[in-house]
Amino acid sequence: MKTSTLQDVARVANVSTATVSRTLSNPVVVSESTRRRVADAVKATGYRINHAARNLRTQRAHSVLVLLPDLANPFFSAILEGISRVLARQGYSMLIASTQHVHDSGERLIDYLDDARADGMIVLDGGLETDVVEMLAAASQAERILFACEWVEDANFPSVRCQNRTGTRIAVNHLYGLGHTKIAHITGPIDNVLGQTRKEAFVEELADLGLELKPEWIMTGDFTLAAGCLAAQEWIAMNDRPTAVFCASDQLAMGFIAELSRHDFKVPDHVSVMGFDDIDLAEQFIPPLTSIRQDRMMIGETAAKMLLARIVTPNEENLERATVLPVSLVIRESTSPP
Amino acid sequence: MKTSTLQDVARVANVSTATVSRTLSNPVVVSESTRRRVADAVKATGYRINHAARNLRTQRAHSVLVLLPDLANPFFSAILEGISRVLARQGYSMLIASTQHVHDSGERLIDYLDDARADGMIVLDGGLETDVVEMLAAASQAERILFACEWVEDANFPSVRCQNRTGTRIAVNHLYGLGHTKIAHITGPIDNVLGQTRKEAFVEELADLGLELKPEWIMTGDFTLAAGCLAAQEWIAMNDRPTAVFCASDQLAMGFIAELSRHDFKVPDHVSVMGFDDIDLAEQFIPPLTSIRQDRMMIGETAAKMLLARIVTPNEENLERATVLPVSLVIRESTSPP
DNA sequence: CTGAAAGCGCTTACAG
DNA sequence: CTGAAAGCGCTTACAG
Repeated sequence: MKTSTLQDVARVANVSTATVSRTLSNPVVVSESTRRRVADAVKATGYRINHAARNLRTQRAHSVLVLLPDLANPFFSAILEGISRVLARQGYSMLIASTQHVHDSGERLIDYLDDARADGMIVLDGGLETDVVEMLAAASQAERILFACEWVEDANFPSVRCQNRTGTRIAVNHLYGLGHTKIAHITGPIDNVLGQTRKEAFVEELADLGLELKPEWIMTGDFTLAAGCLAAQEWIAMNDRPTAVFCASDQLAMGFIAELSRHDFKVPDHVSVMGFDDIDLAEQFIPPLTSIRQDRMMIGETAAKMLLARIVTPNEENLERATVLPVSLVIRESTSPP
Repeated sequence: MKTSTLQDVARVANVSTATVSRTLSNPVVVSESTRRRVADAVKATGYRINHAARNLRTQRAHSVLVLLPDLANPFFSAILEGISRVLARQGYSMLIASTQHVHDSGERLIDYLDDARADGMIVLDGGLETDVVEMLAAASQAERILFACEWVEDANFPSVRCQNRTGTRIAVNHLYGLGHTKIAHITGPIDNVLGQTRKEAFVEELADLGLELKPEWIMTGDFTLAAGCLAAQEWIAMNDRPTAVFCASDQLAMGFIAELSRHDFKVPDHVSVMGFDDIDLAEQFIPPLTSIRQDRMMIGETAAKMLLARIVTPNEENLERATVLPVSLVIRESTSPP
């Protein structure tokens, strides 16, 4: 059973293909009776529009590419969910690829756009190599590239992110408010904008509060569980141990706590620990993790909406370039007075 | 700067569009010198093939839809990574949607295929409603629908899965081998094939070993952390507590352990606990979780390869219908002798 | 080995 | 309000 085409519908309804097309995409310009006849014919034939044909004709792919650094990172799932909802509502499909992947295979990112495979892309990886970023920025399609969560410092792409500085300051103040004065930080990757931003904000806030900050209290990590474990070993080896640790990600905090526990240190009894992101698991961790919550679903939805606006009405000058979404403090059991 | 077309390349190379097309897709049939001229022209014009046009002409979308029950479940990430790799290597894109989504929006799954939006789909959700399954099975495109991880009992779709029964038996024997004779099970969702299969295998294996199984030792769960917490409360309330618990998923095991810990029960001192799946976090959990490892990346790769084989050579009778991938026991610290 | 020509299934000025 | 016709950018028998 072959799928039927506009032609088939037109034949059955006894109208032209133009009329069928109009009835489907812009019914108000068609007379009531014709509309009804076409509707019947569509039902009778089981007609489904052919996306490839429409895409070719309209010069639009009706899909958006989402680029992740790593598909296996659970941090992104809620963001994808948010993106997916908004896109689906507008009849757009969501394509997924990993930046790692694209890099390995030598494929150029911009090809997705030049290719007519996607109308725009949402990049969740601020760590693209410089030459890749330059190529994207120079492309005629650059307006259709949007960064979410992470971003690229020197480029002018539209972006969505959370309050990284504010979140960090809230975290430090939570620990300070509990009575901690020796506060350490496990950073994200040093070459990552989020890692950098949160670290800078951390250093500034400690200075603002007039707190001491020994160099060894800044431990370099990379957002992973493994890095948290290593940092725990550093902490254990310190002569003057901080009583609280602010981690640049929840995974880092979990790794840190896990390793401490193996060495019989208790959280928060021996040290208060908090994370950033408030991923799903934070609540179920032992102990449940105090964290800075980002609304990841909303980040995804906002990113998708901003991008679609640019696709639908290109060259509009009054489109938003950057949106910063609020974070909030979620207090659980991994932090306590010293 | 408009992207150039085959026409442009043909003009520059002084050949017909047919020749350019052939040079690109099947170079061996073109003479050496022509090939060189075309290659130069492609470089000069910066030509990129237009996927929409090729898709329309070849009646193929060059993309595959992956359907998840829930984008936010970290269990799926490695599977997606595996699928994505294989697809990218063959020039296919990966579309993602959630079954929940599709259901809510009233969209029919089969539309993706009828639509020319995708050439096939990989379904990671065995819990589709009966009428949806029937619609899929009846479709002319049914051969291009493949289930992975989960499957539908009464339908004849090709599928990829892990050794669920064997894995369960290995788990029970690991606990039995440690000396446990009172072994409980927290099940997956009762209406889920994996939950059912693992539960049945559990019951059978206990019978084979001649072990007692009190009805209350089968606790109904649903793969989530929350269900694990609830089961922990059941366990705590029991008069005759099992000394070991086999959980149908790692998340279940983590929730179980987390709740026990809140009530000052230690794992494995008071009870041995093991999971199924060996998700990334199992290794970092406190205590590190003994589990049955599924190679999720390989499940994804295998699924993608099987599906592509069906897309490329339809109607082949000798294509594999089902593949069962091996599991293995990973012993960590959540299990010990009673 | 190469080219002329048809056609994939739509949409959209244009004319009436 | 409706239809005839062109055309989006490719691929592929067919003929030479």
